[in-house]
Amino acid sequence: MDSPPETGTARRDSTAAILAAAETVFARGGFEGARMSEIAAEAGLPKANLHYYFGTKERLYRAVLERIVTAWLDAASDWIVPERPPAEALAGYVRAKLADAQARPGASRIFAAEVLRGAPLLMPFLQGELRRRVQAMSAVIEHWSAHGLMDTVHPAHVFFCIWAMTQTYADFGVQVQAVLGRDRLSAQDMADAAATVTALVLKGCGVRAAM
Amino acid sequence: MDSPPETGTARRDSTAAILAAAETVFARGGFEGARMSEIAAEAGLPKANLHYYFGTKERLYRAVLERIVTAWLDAASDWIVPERPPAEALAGYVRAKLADAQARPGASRIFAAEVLRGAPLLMPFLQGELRRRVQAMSAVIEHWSAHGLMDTVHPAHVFFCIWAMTQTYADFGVQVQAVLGRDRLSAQDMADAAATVTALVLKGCGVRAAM
DNA sequence: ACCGAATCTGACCAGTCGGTCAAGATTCTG
DNA sequence: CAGAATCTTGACCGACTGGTCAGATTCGGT
Repeated sequence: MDSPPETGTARRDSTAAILAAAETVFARGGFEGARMSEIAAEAGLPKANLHYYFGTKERLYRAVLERIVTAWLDAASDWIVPERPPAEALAGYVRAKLADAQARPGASRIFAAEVLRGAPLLMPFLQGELRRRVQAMSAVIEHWSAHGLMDTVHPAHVFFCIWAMTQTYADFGVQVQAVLGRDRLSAQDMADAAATVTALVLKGCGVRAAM
Repeated sequence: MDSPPETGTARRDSTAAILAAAETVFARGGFEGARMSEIAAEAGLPKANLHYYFGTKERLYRAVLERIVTAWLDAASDWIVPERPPAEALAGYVRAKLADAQARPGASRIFAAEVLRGAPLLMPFLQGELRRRVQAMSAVIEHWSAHGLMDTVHPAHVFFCIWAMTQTYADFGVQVQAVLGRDRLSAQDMADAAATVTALVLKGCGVRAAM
């Protein structure tokens, strides 16, 4: 994944506008569902401009994905450190993930759609960086378990479950709305969601209440 | 959603073959990512044949969706009945959902992709039948809580979480594989997954162990 | 002010896709 | 077995999409 060479400010402005528009458009319909002309319209630029900066639709899509993944790695995962009591750490992690899902639902959906396709472009990331992060966080979980601060669990699966639950409120938001009979999720709904997910994780892992 | 009129056996054979092929092809790439020619090749029939039976791509897609949704409603949800002890009921429900996700990952992915798109075709189902089912199951949960058999929870959110966790093993299977460093999920992996999800749900909801 | 590089853009193109159609093959029915 | 109804199919088509390109415009340095 390579970004175009750095130069003038016009380049930065245009690429930023294009990337933002692309994220919006790719968020509904994924790669195949998006139209270059639609992205161009969303960005308020002629279509040829997108090709000037990104060459092909796939390169633009890769750039959007890279941006999402980078933003993701920068956040959240440093809640899981051995010094912190697990109740605080896990609750914080869940809250951070849930907040992220709310703040950038489009990003979450693009990621989800890509994994659904079989993650042809994300494989290196999943098998590399993400795997290493999970291994590191798993070691912390095992440390807590060994010190009797929580039950013995399958750490990786706990993370899969946390991701699944938190992302469901972004990716499947419409389903949640429809089933609850809302036209949009209220703050109370999201508070209930946070309470439920946190409870399942903390009590589910037998985390001792902080003293 | 209407199916073609019932007549000869050729019709039944062809439509069955087409529906099966369509489920396979729609499972990767969703509606937009699928090509009618690809479905035809998968079914071993000329493309014009698909149009003879289903008219348009969208009608074929609707037929596939309807089939998935129907199969879904027929299964699983009758675990959640007040007579059963919650430990057994919830564990059974989780196991059934997980087994379904394993048995027909394609169906799960198609549903997920559709909801990701904003569920334009599933809205009536989500707001109607599914909502009613969730309300009924929520009443059972509340009944159990009121009788001190489990904690007081937000029932609907518990179901969202269960769905999220169980479906993640179908929809995000490649992510799970990649992070675990497997080339496919072993029976042991799935057993660990089941144990983790079940533990989170049962302990997370404070379900009393059956006596 | 000047010039080369960078940026922008409308017009255009070739390939692909969903869908059509008319003619032939097969099956059903009286 | 005749003829109607159903089914099958290759060839074809218009619309749309990603991508190209040459010329116009703007920008940055001197």
